[in-house]
Amino acid sequence: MTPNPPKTSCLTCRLSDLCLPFGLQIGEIEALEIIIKIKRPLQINELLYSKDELCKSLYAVKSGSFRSYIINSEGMEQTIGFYLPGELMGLDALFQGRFSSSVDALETSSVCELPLARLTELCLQIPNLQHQLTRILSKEITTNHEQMILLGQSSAKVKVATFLLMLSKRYGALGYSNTAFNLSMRRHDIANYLGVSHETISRQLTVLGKENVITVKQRTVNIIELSLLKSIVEPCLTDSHNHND
Amino acid sequence: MTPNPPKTSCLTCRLSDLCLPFGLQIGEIEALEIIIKIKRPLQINELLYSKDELCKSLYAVKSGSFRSYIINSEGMEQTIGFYLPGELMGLDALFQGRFSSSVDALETSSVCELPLARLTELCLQIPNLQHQLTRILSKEITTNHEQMILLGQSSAKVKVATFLLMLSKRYGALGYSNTAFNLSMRRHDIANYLGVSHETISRQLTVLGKENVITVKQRTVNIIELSLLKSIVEPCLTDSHNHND
DNA sequence: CGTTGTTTTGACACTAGTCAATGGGTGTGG
DNA sequence: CCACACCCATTGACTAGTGTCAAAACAACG
Repeated sequence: MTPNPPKTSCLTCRLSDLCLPFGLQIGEIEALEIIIKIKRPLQINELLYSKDELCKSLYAVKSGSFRSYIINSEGMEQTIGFYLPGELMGLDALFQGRFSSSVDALETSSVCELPLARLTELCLQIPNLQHQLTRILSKEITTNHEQMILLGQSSAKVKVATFLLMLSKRYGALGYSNTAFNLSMRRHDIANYLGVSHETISRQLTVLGKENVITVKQRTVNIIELSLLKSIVEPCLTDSHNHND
Repeated sequence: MTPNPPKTSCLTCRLSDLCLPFGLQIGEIEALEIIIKIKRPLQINELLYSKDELCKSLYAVKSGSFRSYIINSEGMEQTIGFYLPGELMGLDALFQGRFSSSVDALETSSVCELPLARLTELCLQIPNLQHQLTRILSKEITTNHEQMILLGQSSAKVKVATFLLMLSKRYGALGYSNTAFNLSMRRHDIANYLGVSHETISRQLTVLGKENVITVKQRTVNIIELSLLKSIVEPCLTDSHNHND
């Protein structure tokens, strides 16, 4: 159609500071972007990959958002995480060579596909790339630890507040508003992710609304007072220096 | 003292199939073990490293066991994980270069210290080593995901049963008994790790005892019927091969 | 043998899950 | 373009499972 078909370029991608190219030299990024395959956008609910499938590629979110989940022994979906632009999906497959969770699109979304064989090869040639991949893996572990503590030690209210703050932070880092955004996932998915029932998510969002911390209308969230949200999450660090952050 | 001071050798270490050397050629293992530093054993409660400390080395458990934890904003310890022989500690530090949790010894224990600078260097020369490190990182992510689901979706009883099964499996893989072992951690640590109160751990262990699934006397655990324990964890896969229930 | 830390047990309170009913949105097909 | 169906979200009523508090038993240690 267009005379210049959209070409993937990490150099011009505004996500590159968050994504795999972070810290690479220009020449190294050029080598990386050669191996990236273009995939057609995925529609809502469309599967990117499913658990136990052979992992031939990793995927970076280019636009939209994704959800990873597994089906438990009772046949219920268990949401493991959400992915926003710039984030790498499929890292859990590097262990066995097969995906250990499924991923689907929460909205119309696109990805950069990184064929694993070529990526591995490139990592051998570009130590910086290997290093960045290792850092991303390590970061995921740290993030998981935080999530584990949230799941185990926090009340429903703190879980919901933390979830909103996490989205706020991630959207902010992407250059979007950190106080107004749409939830691309259902209450059910959030509930699953936070280890509570979807009714509890509804109720806690209502509570936060009544306390004038946020406004919620369907999937639209507005954070009225970020510092209030933070004080819910960290009751002990409250108030003193929460003017801006 | 001894004419031949104890020399670290991955080649003769019975853990090497579980540890970093897994999958390496003999020559590669020899290169790896040269960089390993010997540390004196740690006593119970002794700190291996603490959160925010600069990470100069990774550590593999040689004997004994360790606990990783952080202190939350209320000043409470939050246990993140337990480490048994052959397992690698400090992987969460590869992201920022600083440890994101603290680790202490649960009993008299020893470690193999892997200086990070030399390890990184070696990874460049030995692709297999890099690959194995990546696999271990990825495995940790998968394990964390399972833990997240356990924390979020399971009852106290399932949590405790899963915890015992997990220990059983890990001890079994080490060549120890998978039905009789000592808990090196306090109830409090288990509780923290599973996101319940320590009283709940006590109660659930008592329940499992009364149901003749296990016997517990202080830190000593005996699993009477592994299949019973499994049927608690996976209620839907139950029955077919569980004769008594 | 007292001190201290750990574990167990009981009583009670409360958070959050379950069940059920209702309302709002979106999409499809007549 | 409306009616219907379906999915999603909200709200209420009730309750089971756990947390909290308190006390006592037990073990480890000096």
